Parts: sequence; structure tokens; C-alpha cells
Amino acid sequence: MIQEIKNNYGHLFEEELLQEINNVATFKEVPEGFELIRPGSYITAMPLILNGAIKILRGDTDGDELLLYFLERGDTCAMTLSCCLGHHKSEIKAVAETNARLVMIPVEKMEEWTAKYKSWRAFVFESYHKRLIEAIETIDSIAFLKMDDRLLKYLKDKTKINQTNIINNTHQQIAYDLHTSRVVISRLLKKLEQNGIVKLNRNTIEIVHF
Amino acid sequence: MIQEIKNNYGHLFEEELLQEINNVATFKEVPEGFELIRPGSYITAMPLILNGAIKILRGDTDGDELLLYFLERGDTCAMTLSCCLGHHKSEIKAVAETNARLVMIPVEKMEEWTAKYKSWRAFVFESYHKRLIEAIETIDSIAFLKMDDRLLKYLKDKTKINQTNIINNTHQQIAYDLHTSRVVISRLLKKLEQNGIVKLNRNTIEIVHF
DNA sequence: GCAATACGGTAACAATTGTTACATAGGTTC
DNA sequence: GAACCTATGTAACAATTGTTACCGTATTGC
Repeated sequence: MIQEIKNNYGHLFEEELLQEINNVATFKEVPEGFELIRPGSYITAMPLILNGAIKILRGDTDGDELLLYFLERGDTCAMTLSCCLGHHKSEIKAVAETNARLVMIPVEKMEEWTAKYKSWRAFVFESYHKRLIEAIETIDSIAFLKMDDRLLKYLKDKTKINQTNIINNTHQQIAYDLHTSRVVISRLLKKLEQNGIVKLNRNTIEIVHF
Repeated sequence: MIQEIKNNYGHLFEEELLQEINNVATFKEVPEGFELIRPGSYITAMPLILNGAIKILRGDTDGDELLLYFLERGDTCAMTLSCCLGHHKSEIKAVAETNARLVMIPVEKMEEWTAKYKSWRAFVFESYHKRLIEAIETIDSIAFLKMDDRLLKYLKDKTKINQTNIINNTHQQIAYDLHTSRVVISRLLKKLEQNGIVKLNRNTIEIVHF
């Protein structure tokens, strides 16, 4: 495991910390669609993402959902961070966007390493900063963009995360992520197709022009 | 100054840290409406709020705005935090909601105290957590609520922050905060008045029934 | 007092988004 | 292949929000 950790976090953490991670962390591999965190649950370990992507959603009490952002290699979940440190409940839902490989850090180490390693502090602060920025960018999207632009941004984010121009999603799944209805998504996708931006087929959306 | 700091932060920080704050911080008093941070500017000091309230807005490039959340006594600005630590530019705008008294901590102390004082680390993490939660609650409002409920929530937040049931705002100012138009706000406020929830007068909105 | 400006009420209309309903096509199961 | 399920297309309509325009009334500056 140590080599894989070094490959992904070697530039961030000093040797001693990398060794500690290797000693106490447990390795975890999850398939696409796996639900890592559900709202209201308590969290006992913090994930570092080795590869793959995780999508973070906000869910309200009625089962409504909204995509907040994606996590990638080198990222960690800021909500988990603060849940660990502050012993709060989870406020979000995390689902594997692709197959993913993670290492899980036990909660107890968080406080300790934050005092001990400057690089760990920097990592944690940077994570918080990035998530706050991303949350605010999500606010931008919802507040300032219309649904057609939000959809386009969503498709672009997806292609970036999955590193392919072909998105294997039903319109209904997209509708959940953007918190709207399937009919609205179908309508707007059709318009994008007429404008030559995407090509539609059953279960797939191909982006042909950015 | 030391006494005022102790009154507001004594329960959070140890004596030694309170003394350090007193030694290096500068006191600042700002009037209602004062613009503390504008988007794109660099930040060299971190504010701790002694009393009053600060409102934090997201502004896009076209001058559109949206209220993110309020800061109160005992709060600090997480965006400023991460700007200081990560040397990023400001992504937000901060305006004094009421007259306010602050102490400003020089950036250099941040790293130092984060290593040195457990209570400071806890404070910083807690601040990040609270802001992230509030940003996500803002997302909830925009994504899941209709404008009438957002307006009502806004009015309630205002009364809580200002500790009075009478809000001295024009409809236009509210429209800016919620990123909609004056006409929409007037329309919805009128409906709230017809339902006996508020009483309207020029420049004032009185909440008569929660 | 008078003019200028700011604030709020209202109507009419446009644009966007949400909802319901139903049709059609592809794929699966047996 | 028949029956079934899922995904998508489309129309018609409703609800919400945004826009423009115009009016009357307070407030301010002179």
C-alpha cells in the first residue's frame, strides 16, 4: 500500500507521516454507485482518495437531492473532516461516481497529526478551503445560472471527472443531481442536440462540441 | 481591550493566547454599511468579531450579488482564514450589517498559533465547519425553497441578527441580497402582509407573527 | 414651497421551470 | 415472438419568477 500512498500523496506529506499513514490506515476499494456516507450517520474514519471519484450530494428530509461537488485523487472530504474533529453528524451523502480506491484514516489520528505535522495542517486547511470554494461555486450555479447552463456545466464536469466525452447516464439520474424533473432535462438535452453540442442515445450522452 | 476580548473569547481560548491576541491585534470599529472586504482584494488580517454583525455576500463579475450568511459575536470569517493561510484572493464581499467592533489578527500569527494552541486549532476548525454548514444551508434555501419561503427565512434571520422585529430595509436592498428583482419582493411582501405575517411601511418591515 | 429623487403598489406580459399525460422505441425475460 | 419494463420524446398546461411600464406618495435638497 505504501507505494500507492506515496504516488498520490508523496508530494504533500513528509516521509514520516507517510509511514504513519501506512501503519494505521486501512485500504478500501468500492464499486461505482457504492454509498459511502448517508445523511445522519456518524463517521469514524476519514477517507483519502487514491483514485476514482466520489460525488457529494446534499439530501433534504423529503429525499430531494442536489449535487454539491466531486472529489478526486488527492482530495479528502471536508465534511468528514469536521465531523471527525467536531463529532457532528453527517450532513451529506457520498456516492462513488466511479470505482474508487481509498485509504481510511482513524479519527483519533486527526488531532494528533494536526498538532504534529505542518504538512498535514496545510492539507487539512487546503481541503477546507477547496470545499468551501466549491460549495460557493455550486451556489453560483444555482443562483446565477439558468437550468440549461447548469446542465451544460454538469456535463462538462462529468466528462472531466470521468475523462471521457461519453456520459452513461439516464436523464432521470441527471435530474436527481440537478434537482429538477426528467422532462426538463430531456427537453434541454434535445435543445443541446439541435445546437450540435451533444449526441443523444439511449443511456448515453456524447459531447461532440464544447 | 483585553477585557473585551476576554468577555467574548475567554471561554474559547487559554489565558496565554488571550494575552498574545491582546499584544498583536489591532482594534477596529466600523459603522453599519461599511465594506470590509471586496471581491478580488488580498487580505492581510483576520477579524474576530466582538459585537455587531457582518454579512457575507457572493458577488459575480456582473455585479450580481447573493447573501451567503451572517457572522456574529464569537465568529470569524472562514474565507479570510483560508485566504490568509493559502494566500488566495478573496472570493466574497463583506459588509457590516450593524455597527461592529472587531479585533484584527495579523496573518503571520495564524500558522504559529495553529501549531502552538490546541484551542486555536479547535476554533479555526469549528469556524470552517460552521461556514461550510451555512454555505450548504444557503444551497438548501436556493435549491429547495421557493422565493416566498426564502424571503420569510431571510426576514427571520434578520430579526435574529439585529434582535428586533422591525427591519429597516428597502425592498430593493432585500432584492439584492436574494438576487431577484424589487417587484418580486414587493409582490411577495404584500402577500405576507395580507396573511398577517408582516406590517409594511416605507423603509420598514415589521414582523408581527412568526 | 418646489423640483428632484427614492420608495412602493400594481398591471400586463414574457420567460423559465414544473407537472401531467401519453406515445414510441429499445431491451429483457420467458 | 409476446409481454414487460425502462428510457426517451413530445404536447399541453400550470406555476413561478422576471421584466417593463407607469402611478402615487414620501422624503430630500434647494
